[in-house]
Amino acid sequence: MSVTQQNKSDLILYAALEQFAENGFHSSPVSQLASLAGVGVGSIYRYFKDKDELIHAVFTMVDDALQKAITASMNPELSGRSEFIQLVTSLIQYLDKHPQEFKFLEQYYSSPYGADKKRAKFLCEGRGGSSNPFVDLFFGNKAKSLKDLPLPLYLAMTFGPIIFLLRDSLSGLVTLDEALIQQTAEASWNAIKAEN
Amino acid sequence: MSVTQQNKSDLILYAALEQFAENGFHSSPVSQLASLAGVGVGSIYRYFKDKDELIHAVFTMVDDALQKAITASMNPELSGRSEFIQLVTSLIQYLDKHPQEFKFLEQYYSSPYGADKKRAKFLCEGRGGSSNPFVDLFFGNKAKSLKDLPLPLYLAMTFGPIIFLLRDSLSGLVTLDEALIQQTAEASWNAIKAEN
Amino acid sequence: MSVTQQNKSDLILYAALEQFAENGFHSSPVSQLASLAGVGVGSIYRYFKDKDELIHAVFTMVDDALQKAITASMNPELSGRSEFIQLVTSLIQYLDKHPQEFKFLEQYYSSPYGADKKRAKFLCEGRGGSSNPFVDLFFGNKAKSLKDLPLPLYLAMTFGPIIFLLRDSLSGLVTLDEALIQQTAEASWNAIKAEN
Amino acid sequence: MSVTQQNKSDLILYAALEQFAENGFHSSPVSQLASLAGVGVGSIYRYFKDKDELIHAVFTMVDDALQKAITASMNPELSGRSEFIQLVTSLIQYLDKHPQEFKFLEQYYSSPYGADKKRAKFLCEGRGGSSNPFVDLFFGNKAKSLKDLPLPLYLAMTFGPIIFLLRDSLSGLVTLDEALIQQTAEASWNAIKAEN
DNA sequence: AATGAATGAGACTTCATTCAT
DNA sequence: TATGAATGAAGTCTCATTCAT
Repeated sequence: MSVTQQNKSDLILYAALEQFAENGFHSSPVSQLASLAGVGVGSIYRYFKDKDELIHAVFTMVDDALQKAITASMNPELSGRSEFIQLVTSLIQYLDKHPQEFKFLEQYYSSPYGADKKRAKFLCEGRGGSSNPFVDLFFGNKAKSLKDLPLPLYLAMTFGPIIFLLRDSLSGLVTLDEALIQQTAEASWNAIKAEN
Repeated sequence: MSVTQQNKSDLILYAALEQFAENGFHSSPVSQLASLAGVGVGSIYRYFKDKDELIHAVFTMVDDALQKAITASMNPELSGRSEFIQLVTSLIQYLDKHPQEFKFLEQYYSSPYGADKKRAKFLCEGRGGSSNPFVDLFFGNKAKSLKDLPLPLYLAMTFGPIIFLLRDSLSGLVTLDEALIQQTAEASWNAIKAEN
Repeated sequence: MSVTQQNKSDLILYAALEQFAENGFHSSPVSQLASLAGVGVGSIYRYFKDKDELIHAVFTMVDDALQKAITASMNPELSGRSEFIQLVTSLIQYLDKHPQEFKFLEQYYSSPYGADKKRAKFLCEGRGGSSNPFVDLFFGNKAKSLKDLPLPLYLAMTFGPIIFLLRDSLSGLVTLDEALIQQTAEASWNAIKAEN
Repeated sequence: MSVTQQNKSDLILYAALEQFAENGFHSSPVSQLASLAGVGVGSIYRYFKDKDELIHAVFTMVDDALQKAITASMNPELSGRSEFIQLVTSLIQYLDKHPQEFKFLEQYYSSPYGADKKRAKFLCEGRGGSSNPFVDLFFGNKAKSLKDLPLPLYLAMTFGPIIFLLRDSLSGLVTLDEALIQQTAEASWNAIKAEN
């Protein structure tokens, strides 16, 4: 029950996330994951069939947390523009504050492991059939304030810049302060909003 | 003399590009590169000090070709908006027609190999000190039609969506026809153009 | 529990000593050491960082045993001459009975591996700062029966002939029986003793 | 005829001697020998069947030069003691001035390559059946000033200390000045001379 | 005769996975 | 249930040797 008495499986997942994010899948020997998690190598294979399954499990954990964070920041009472800016802002902030999660996702999606998940992308078409806040916004009632574009373009204009900026932030090329985040969200909105 | 009688070094580079793009650096044993290139393993080490140097050499080859393609599509007589759309269009088209190059670059930049090149990003700050067409546009005379934003944001709004869409195109989620490309370029422009 | 159930690390060390002595460092592939030791290749790397470390470990093992053998043969009650002859005799006998150790040491000292240990030479300046029986004899109270010579010359006149003879013995050119050993020890003593 | 127009075979031999002495047989790739010699790799194989044959050829060259140097320093008119000291002195001086030759010989004799030549030792039983100055001295007319010892012991007391000191000299542990050489030669003589 | 590009056997080393304890 | 010693397949790289030019 206590913090130190976590599920052994969770200990492994957190250790794996850290290692994978810092060193990449291929530079993270299972033995290293084990010692970082404070468990024996063999134990990893009790909870996960093999290294691949562990990688997918880390993805599921990270993705769930991200979905939850975004969903939590929804506010149905806001206007389309405000809600969009709010969602973008919280997504950027969450990932900027959780660089390991971001690095892991980047690596996962650009590797053979993420091939299957390509359709699901960062936030779109969340697992379990539940739609996601962004897609709701693009096609819900508030969509009348948007230009009529294909979904992939909405997604590209929304997530593309975010990912790009987060990479720069990780590299230390840019600091994602509130002003910049605000500018980013507004620019994205301008890209997809209906002409007035 | 014949077309098939290329430089052995080039044979290796092309084979490596193909393998790396399809399988990733870590799933492309040197022995496999060699047999795809139709040369002996040892020959690869005649031309490249080690696998790392080969990877960097492939990058240089791919990056040079990309730079050339973009530069060739410049047209100084166009207005800011038209030039921007033209540049974005040719970048998308080039990378969509050269998926191996795109996959390679994605992988390269998100790996330790590309760490040094982070600053230089896809097109920005091209090697050799020569500035690049996009940066010229963001800060040249035509920049008065743009909102005043920090460079990283210009770059994010321009390249972020492109990269995102190209990934979707590779996954077969979207077809980058002329209409979609035009919509993309215009949306990006709207994101960064000065309010009228 | 049984005698054959030694430390796996020792199994490897003994196998390595044998191979190195017979075939030399460069003609003893790790795979061969492994199969001679009856372990998997990977196991060697569990106990030793790399082949170099294994080589140094074999040296330490061999050198320790040699030091112990010589020290055990000391007898402080003997006169200078008698003690010298006793030490030389036991050194020759030990190395003649342990040809693999001798071959290993020869090879080790004349290779880059032994470069650091050059100063320490066969017996001189034993590790751990403790002086060695020979040096004690050259400079202790009994030294008055010796000519006044620089240390390197004492060492050369003592160990040089021993090494030379041991090589001949290994080659089968000579048999190191008691008589020859006695003659050798006396000749060495005559080389360094004070004129009467 | 000119110095630069040497036999190509000699160019290779000298380059090989240098490389082997400095880096050892196993760290001297044939390609490196070739470039040091200023010839193509293939040329080495015109003059020497393979690397082993080259190594043996270098030995022959070095050994011949050494024999010649010693023989040249003979002086039949000297007394036994004086001649011995003269021979030892010139041997030490020659090898101390030719460290590459010494290093090569050390390496050669302590490797599988020198296994066959074990009988011939440094100077003893020179090739071609010609006896050598030291052996002549040990068993010729002047031998009456010597104790009656087996040949291997004469050799051991003569060459053992020399080799030992030369190693120390190479390591920089000792400087072989005239005084030390004289002391060495005299000590060796005392080891084998007849009791007076 | 001379060259050096090309080759591939073989060396060292890593690491995912198993299994006896 | 948990462990970690043991394994060997597979990867990177070197270098002696060949052979077409």
